[in-house]
Amino acid sequence: MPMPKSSPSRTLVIVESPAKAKTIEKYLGQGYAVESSVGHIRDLPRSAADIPEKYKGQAWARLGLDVEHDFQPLYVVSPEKKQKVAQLRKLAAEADEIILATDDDREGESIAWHLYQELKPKVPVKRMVFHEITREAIQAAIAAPRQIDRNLVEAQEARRAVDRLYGYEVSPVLWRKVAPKLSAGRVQSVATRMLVERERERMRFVSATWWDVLVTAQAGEQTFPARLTEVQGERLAAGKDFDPLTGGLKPGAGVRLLGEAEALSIAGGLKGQTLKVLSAEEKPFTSRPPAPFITSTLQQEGSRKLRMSAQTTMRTAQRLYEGGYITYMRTDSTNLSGEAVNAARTQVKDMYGAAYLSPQPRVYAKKSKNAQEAHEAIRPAGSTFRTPEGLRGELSGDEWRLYDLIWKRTVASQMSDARGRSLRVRLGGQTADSVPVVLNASGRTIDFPGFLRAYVEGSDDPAAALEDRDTPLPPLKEGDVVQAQDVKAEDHETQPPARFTEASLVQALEGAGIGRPSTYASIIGTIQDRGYALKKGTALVPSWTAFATSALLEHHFGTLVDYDFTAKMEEDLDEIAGGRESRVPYLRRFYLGEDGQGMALRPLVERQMGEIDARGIATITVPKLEGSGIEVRVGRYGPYMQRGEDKANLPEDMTPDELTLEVAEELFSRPQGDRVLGEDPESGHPVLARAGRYGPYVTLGDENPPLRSASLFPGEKLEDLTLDRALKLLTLPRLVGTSEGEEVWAHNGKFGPYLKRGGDSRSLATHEQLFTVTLPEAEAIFQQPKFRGRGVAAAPLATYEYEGRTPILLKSGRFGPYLTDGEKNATLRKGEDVNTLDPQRARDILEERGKEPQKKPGKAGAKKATGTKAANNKANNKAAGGKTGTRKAAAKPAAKTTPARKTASKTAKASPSKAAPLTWAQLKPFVGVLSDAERALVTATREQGRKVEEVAPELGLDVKKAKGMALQASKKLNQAARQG
DNA sequence: CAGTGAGCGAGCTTCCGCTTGACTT
Repeated sequence: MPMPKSSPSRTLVIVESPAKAKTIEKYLGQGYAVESSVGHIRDLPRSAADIPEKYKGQAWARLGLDVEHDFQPLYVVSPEKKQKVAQLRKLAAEADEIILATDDDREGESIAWHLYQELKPKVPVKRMVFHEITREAIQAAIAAPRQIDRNLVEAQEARRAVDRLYGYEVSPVLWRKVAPKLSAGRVQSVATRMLVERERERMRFVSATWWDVLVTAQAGEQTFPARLTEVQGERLAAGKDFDPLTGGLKPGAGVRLLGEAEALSIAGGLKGQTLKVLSAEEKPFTSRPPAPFITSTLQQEGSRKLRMSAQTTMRTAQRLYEGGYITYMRTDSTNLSGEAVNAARTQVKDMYGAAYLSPQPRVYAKKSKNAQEAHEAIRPAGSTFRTPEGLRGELSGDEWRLYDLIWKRTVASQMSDARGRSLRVRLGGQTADSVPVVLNASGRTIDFPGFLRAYVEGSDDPAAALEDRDTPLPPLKEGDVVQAQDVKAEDHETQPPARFTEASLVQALEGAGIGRPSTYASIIGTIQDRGYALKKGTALVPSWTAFATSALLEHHFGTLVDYDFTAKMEEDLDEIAGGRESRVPYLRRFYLGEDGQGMALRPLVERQMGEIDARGIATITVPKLEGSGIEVRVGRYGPYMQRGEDKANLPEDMTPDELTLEVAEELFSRPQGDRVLGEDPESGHPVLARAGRYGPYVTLGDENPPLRSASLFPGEKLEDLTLDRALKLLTLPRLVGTSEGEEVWAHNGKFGPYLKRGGDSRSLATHEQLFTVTLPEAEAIFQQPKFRGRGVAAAPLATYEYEGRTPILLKSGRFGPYLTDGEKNATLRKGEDVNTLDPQRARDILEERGKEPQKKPGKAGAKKATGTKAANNKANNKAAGGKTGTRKAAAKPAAKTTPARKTASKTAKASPSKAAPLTWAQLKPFVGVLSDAERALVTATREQGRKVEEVAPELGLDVKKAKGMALQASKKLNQAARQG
């Protein structure tokens, strides 16, 4: 047993953030060591590389949850956290007691539990929580420890599981039906949908114009603006009276629409007229200061007032937090600690005087849905706030401006209400030719600014900001007269709903209880990274891909993109946290959907994989093109339009709402919407750069089909293609010469450059050789056997030699660099750099992964080895074991081995999809894996030999859809049959 | 969305939340 350390008892306290650890250590002093976990330390494996070898063969491993056994999560310490965990483990071993002091919310509880699991402490462990980092709060927390709340942890695990299952099950549907590498998730898919729905409104929007008259009225020395609102007793139409879908007046609006001529005539007739005050109403108002900052409001104001992106705001706030200038910046609580309230109130009194202090300390209620309130509001740190002025030299520009904002908002929150009066005046009169009119004027007077001295909240709407301004009216009363001094007719246009900005999207998400303070900024990053949105100025504009993705999710996974999906999930999680419901049944309902209950995600995904018509989903409804026969579709090379045979690409920078019928016609009228590079000097035909199904290419002539066409070489871009280069490409295929009585041509083909002589062909090593290869060179290449003439590319990049082992070669292949020893292959994964490989590492990689391919056929039927299976295994032994395997096989009686090996090597060599097709008799026993519709379709086509076109209507299916379904069903069947 | 000749090592993409550096340009 090790001797006890000479120091007295030692308690290890673990919190989440290093900056917090530093502060707390100061308050705790002797006997306490405070460390941080730096967030979560374990998680479900992110991808195959993170899955422990032991679980790799499991069907559920890709999800990281054993969905067949109570959704048992597979937790792994992420590589970047390994060091952290080792350090904590060491400190834990040296401590006499451990206190887990992570945040008091679902995630914090979970972090504490993971720490407990991972550190496996042998000393007493306590859990403590505090909501403010003040000496008193921490000492109180130390005095009242508790245990880890397993129910809360279960709720977190349920949340984690739902997010994983949603993300990892639905994303693959998008890869298959829309485009690879897309993603779906509980938060991002709703965020994207919000952008798309707003954009759809904009696309449907029809703008309208109306006129009114602005009068500058004079009352004594003062002038003020008044606007025409009634003519001949009828109210004039304004923005709200128009239907955004038609641009016409809403039915039953009962208003008068003023045209230009009439407005000008009234304006002319009003000049110099006398107007009488019909009524003058004055209403007092008070307004209260906004609540102290939480993450979302900080991001909003950072954007409105400082023009900072959500990310910049957070990065700057992080620096302020780490420097000890502000409290924690990721919070959803508007609560201020007692210390903060005192500090704010003292400062108000000192700087603005007692009159500006709110009589009672203000307490702000919980602001957002699903708030967890583990921290305070964002405020200046400490028990006395440092003034912005005092920090001028100490902080950088952005830091100072953000601190100033936080300071003002915090101080203002303890100041008195602003008081003032709003005034509304109605003026009556008539034009020179006796048309009776009424005008309105309104103004606001601030009598006592209160908190406005320190802080005015920003607005996203410039018009609203103007209205809010302090606009005084002269003191008018009923019966007074004023003069219409200056008169102007004005036209107005209705505006479509504004696009979301980062700030307003965060606000909308928060309003729906979606996302957390720590993720608001990254949500915006995610939807941009996936190509769902791009920024135009401050606006977030959804892409065509976003339209396709959102449509797919709305039509086929509607529940998942409901705005209240998260809200419902939160309710369930609360039940779990409260111990009234359990994680496993909840997840069962969500994922498996037993007894027809719940979301039933897995069956739904399986069904939709077969049923969703990819082409239909890629076709986007554009309201303004309806009835025109034009379809917009997202293709492999971006969005394009189609009308009959005609196609036209949509410019990359065109946003969906910019596509009107006129624009579409204009794009169609351009020759194929492609770029004309110039004219071929020899033939006089135009030369075009185009983007085709098989990539970028150039054509000679703009008709269809063109006179000639040629693909660009890899790496060449359409944008920087010149006429000279295009003409050179169009010289292909090139006649190299005549050899053995046949012409030798150099072609640029589907698989790259190659030479063709009669029926024979050879690949070329580089594209440039197409222009340079000479006849003797070509003849030499034809002398080489086929498929070995890949030139330099075929040589290994490196060779690693070993004693007692065949050398390992590093080769460059279609899928990038890979290792091979002639029997096993292993593609290098990302993170495995060619330059850092050494013989040791190369062997490790190959031995670890080279085995994998043999596992697949073996695992499905491991228990019952049928004849085919047994044969398979033998073949595998041979492939995997090299010499050993051969010896084993040879030991078997030859008569048995030979036929078995023949079949086996055939199956083993080809991948499942390439293997010889199975007969209907072989497939039929497996129709149970199909849905009803699929089964009906397959039976009709394969058993009765009928055509899909014929069967589809009977099943109530679209022909296109049915074809897709048939294909899918056949895949499923084959897969099921091969797996036994 | 153009249309030309074969045959090869697959393996991975993706979620949401909690936290900061360690990297390069």
